[in-house]
Amino acid sequence: MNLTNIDARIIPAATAHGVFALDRHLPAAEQVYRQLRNEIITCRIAPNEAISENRICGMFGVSRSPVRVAVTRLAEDGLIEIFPQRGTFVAAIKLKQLREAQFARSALEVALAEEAARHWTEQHSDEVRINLDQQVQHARAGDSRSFFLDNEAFHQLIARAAKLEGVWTTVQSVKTIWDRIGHLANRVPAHTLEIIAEHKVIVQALASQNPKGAAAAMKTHLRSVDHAIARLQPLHADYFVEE
Amino acid sequence: MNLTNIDARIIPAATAHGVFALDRHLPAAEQVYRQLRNEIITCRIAPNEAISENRICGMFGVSRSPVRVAVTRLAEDGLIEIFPQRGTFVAAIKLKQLREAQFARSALEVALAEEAARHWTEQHSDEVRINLDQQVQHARAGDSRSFFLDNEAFHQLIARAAKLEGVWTTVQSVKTIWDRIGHLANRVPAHTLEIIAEHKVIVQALASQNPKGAAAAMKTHLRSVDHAIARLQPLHADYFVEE
DNA sequence: GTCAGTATTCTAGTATACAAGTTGAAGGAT
DNA sequence: ATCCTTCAACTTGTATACTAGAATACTGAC
Repeated sequence: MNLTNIDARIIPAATAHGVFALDRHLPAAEQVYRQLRNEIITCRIAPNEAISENRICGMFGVSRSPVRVAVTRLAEDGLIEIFPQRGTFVAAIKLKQLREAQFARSALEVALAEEAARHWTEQHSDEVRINLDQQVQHARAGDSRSFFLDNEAFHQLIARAAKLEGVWTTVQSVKTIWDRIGHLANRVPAHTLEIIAEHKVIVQALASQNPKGAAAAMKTHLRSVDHAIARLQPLHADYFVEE
Repeated sequence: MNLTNIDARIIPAATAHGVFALDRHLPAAEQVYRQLRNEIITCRIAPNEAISENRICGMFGVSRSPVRVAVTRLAEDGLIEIFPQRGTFVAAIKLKQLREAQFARSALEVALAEEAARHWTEQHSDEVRINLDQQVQHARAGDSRSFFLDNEAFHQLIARAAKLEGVWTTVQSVKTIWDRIGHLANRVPAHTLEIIAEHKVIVQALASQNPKGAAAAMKTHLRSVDHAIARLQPLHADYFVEE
């Protein structure tokens, strides 16, 4: 993207939730979708909060057409719920859905780790080493946003090593619901260091091309996130519902 | 993509794909989506075929607004591809995507079968027995549409037995790409009887509450679908692309 | 004060009009 | 004949207007 003369294309919009700027050369719907999704996942727009399409129009300075596209997509992601003629609301975090997402993610990523070990090369080791370094760096700096991205890159790298990168997009859609509480959990430094330690165990198994070992390490790693819920749920009880 | 002979593929809606009647009391967008999705999955609208929003408007007798919602959803399902200011086309079946979907589906359903065996009850056995009877009945009658639904119900029942019914929706979205060729494959009677036999092996393991056995049986079952591609691909070579 | 009925004002769904961009063929110049 | 320019006919993206239904607040009767 050309960053030289963006100024003319930027349209600012002051809002209750912040200031959003849109690049008029890119599809508005896509940008609105990404922004809203980010706001919801990071809980800056809280669960159960009402969303008005017209208000969003004002926030971004666009008409309802692109806003509706974005809102429809978010509804399909399960992040918001639309009640015709009544209103649209940010979905609460459903505990049953969390369990199901956890199950699905574990099944997919354990299988990916197993397959990745079969195709692991020295080049993958090099790549993952750089990634792990960044994880440590960002964790120590308390940069939870960057750590989140590092974490994503780590798991995606494993999918790529398995020559099944497309499966990662499936994992992403499944774990969307987890990201909402993940952003909160990553604020705890002890937790991030724990995660990094588990990542290193996985890498060790991958590097020694041990499929079963990698699968087991991944299973352990993903099981530990369960504890995150147990810790967070009482802190934000109003965000969660059973079903 | 070759855009030079698009004109040859543009066919008046009324003669090519019929005119669809809509229930005006239900949301138009949802109905358009379901109809179009069905047409694409059953290959009545062939891969690479051009889709014009305006033409669809004519087919259903609605404006572009609900059509756009439907088209956008189909694009997210990966069934169609939108090229801004150029056109919208039914996506070709990507072999790499098929492999990835197969991997993901297998990982999910094997894990589901394993979990289902742990929670299997006599009532589940009763339900699945009725379902298997219908499979045999519809297979013998050559009713591929009903057999497809039976098959879906069978796998969904296993997810429900695992107390993880929500995971089934993930499986569904992943296997959408498979359904497109599945509808063709189910026309072969020998193939359906083979599938039923494999289903029975799975049920046996589930009924004896044998998690590892159920997982293995499911794995075998889902692996056999690979053969379906090998058989179908040469018959519809123009529907497939590597990536 | 209480309650029924009504009106206003929200909402999402749909229809229509316009804007921006691409394609491919027609037509003239070389 | 070949190349270049131009233009008309599409395409999707966006903006606006209108419809129908639901919730709420208000008004009037009792």
